[in-house]
Amino acid sequence: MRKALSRERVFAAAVTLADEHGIQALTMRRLAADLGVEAMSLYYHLPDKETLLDGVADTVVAEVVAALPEGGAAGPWRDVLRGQFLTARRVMLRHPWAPGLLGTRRTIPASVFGYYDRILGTMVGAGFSYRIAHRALHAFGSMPLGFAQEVFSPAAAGGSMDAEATEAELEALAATMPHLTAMVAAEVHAATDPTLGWCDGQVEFEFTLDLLLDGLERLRG
Amino acid sequence: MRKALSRERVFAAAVTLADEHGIQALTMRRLAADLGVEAMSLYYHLPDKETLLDGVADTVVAEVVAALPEGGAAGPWRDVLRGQFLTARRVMLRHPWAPGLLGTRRTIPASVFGYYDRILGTMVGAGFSYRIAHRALHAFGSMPLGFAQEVFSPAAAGGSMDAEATEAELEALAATMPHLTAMVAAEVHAATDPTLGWCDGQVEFEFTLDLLLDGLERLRG
DNA sequence: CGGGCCAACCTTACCTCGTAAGGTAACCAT
DNA sequence: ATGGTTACCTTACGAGGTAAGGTTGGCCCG
Repeated sequence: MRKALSRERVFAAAVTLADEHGIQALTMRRLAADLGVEAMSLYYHLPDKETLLDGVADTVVAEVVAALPEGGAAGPWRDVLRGQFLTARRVMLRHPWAPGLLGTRRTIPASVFGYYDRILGTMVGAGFSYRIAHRALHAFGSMPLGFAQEVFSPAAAGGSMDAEATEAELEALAATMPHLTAMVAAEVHAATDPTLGWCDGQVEFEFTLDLLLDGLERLRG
Repeated sequence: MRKALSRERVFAAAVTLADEHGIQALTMRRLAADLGVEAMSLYYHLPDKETLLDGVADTVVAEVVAALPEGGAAGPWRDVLRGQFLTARRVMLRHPWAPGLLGTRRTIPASVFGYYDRILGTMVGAGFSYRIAHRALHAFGSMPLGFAQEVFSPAAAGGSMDAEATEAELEALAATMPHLTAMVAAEVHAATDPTLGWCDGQVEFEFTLDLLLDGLERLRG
């Protein structure tokens, strides 16, 4: 008799399946077969396939966060940040289907907040204001994770992302991610566009754009 | 009697459908119904749904390119480029499902090359080398279009993207996009990683990363 | 110790969707 | 008229998600 199923085991098997045969091979029947089980048995552990995909996305990002080097002040912020992103990319390259998956999630996977918190911690530790660090997060957002939820409202994809759910979620996560919660506290008054929550997509977009344009200007010639 | 179908009319109807009811509502039957036709009739004009989605993606990017302000030397390169990206973003915001779609294409839509050519034209006109302009393209790649094919190899998603097809395609497009072809000609010798074609994903990634880090460094304090 | 209970998994079946195979009506040229 | 072509339709199948309800083994409680 084999080990009993669990959400985590299902998610892990799904990641393996997608790694080996592509995300399109990830069907309920096939995943169940890989686990030595019938398709409907999965529904005891998850309500539907969307939830499975949410869990898979979260699992991958959690793997990224776990691989991140320790945030201890080990050198100048630039090198630390650089190392974090290169590590994140290395992990993501093991799952080439992941950016596409991330892009289809209607709600931001929980472990992404942990990822953000690590980056934020590095930046505020280096003296960046929450304002700048916040925008930097958006600028870096689509880089190693490779998804563009920063550019477009999560709500645009059909998700709710209402203030109530976000607030409850953040409250629960507050203990484990001090930087993120501090940033939200510092930034939340400055909301200008309610449809995007407290982030103004247009402003973030132009910030990143100008950051890149400034950098290029200096390289010209 | 209504107007006869055509690829273009099908693509346009698909875009409208996705705009109004979300990309998940874009099924062959429903699209056909919107066109006053049976589902299988669509297969006279396209071989399969993947081709439909390819066409839809291409249609959207073509809309972006069409909206781009004229490339006539109308001011400093920075303002021109900035205007181009902001315009692109404005169009993309009309189709919130498009970045996700772009991300699932295994082959880069043809009109993306036109988009790149416009950006390139602005940059080389401003004195940028092809080397820098090339990397800038990658850096900007996921910005308004919101897809991350720069970060990961197109081949990783399952596509072929072999040199033969690319060469033929580029040859056909050479006439209409001079800057792109010139850049390819200038850059193609420097190929280091054959699996990514003539682009080295790691190098591009670090270029963008350092561009952002440099910019942030200057904003600190 | 026996009966109830519940967690974990299975069986069956339905519906949606993509699409293969082949049909049909209008039109056109010989 | 006749054969061919174009553009669309009918039928049907198989894959995939999942609703409804069944089965089984272990555990608790009296």
